[in-house]
Amino acid sequence: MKIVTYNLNGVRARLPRLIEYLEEQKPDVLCLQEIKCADEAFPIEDIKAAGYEGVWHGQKGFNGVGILSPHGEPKLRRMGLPGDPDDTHSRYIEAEVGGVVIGSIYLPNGNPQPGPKFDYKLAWLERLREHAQHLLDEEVPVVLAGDYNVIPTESHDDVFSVRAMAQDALMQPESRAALRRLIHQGWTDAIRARHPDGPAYTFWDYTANAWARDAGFRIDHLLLSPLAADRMLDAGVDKDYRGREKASDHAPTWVMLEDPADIA
DNA sequence: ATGTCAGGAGTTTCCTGA
Repeated sequence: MKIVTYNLNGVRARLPRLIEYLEEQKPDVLCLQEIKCADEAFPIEDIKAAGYEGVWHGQKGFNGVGILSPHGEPKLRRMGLPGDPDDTHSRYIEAEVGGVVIGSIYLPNGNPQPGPKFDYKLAWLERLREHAQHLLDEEVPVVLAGDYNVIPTESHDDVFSVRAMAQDALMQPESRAALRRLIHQGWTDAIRARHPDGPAYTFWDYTANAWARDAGFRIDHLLLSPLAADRMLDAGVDKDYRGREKASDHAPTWVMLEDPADIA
């Protein structure tokens, strides 16, 4: 069961890349972020033509998340993260596929910091931690997959240059501490569990020739609950998709779980 | 440090967000 997270940076602009990915990699679950369209503009017919169904939570112009699967429509559990009724951003959707609870996350970027956007990011991380605890309490397999917009460590394996990113919201000590508090509830960072050493970048900026210089960092994560972690077979980054024509600035990042009985 | 995308408004080019 291949579960993927892919920040598309615009589902309509990236439709050829998305369909190509579905056809080439045949993921069992694809979590999308930054679809950047209203609900009614989501290209579900093209996705259905490729053999997938989906649930999504869009927003005109910005943000927007979704979950796709070829094993029937994901069973929607919730749209939006609890804890702030005034939060209008579409950044969280949760559904079940084949007995696995899937969360698709687009965490706030938080730049510039300090400022209200950074405060919103930290508050969102805290809300995510509270919701994640409830998911752990269910004692079911859960995968929280998405663009966390947090670089977990200052290791060169996670970031090309600590100095270049020192003022960025993605690498502030408060951001990293909040992600650690979440993980320490009992989640497994799939990429680092499978690849303890070595660069595992998932994002390369469009500017400053970042892709050619391999000036990337690791911000797309798959956190596994204990019952999901027990089933992990492999994890990785489909890096070559970042180098294709009209690519997103993120690469698809994935985990392979041992199949449950009810998915062929 | 540098400087590229996507989408929206609303009219052909600038704004925001990343």
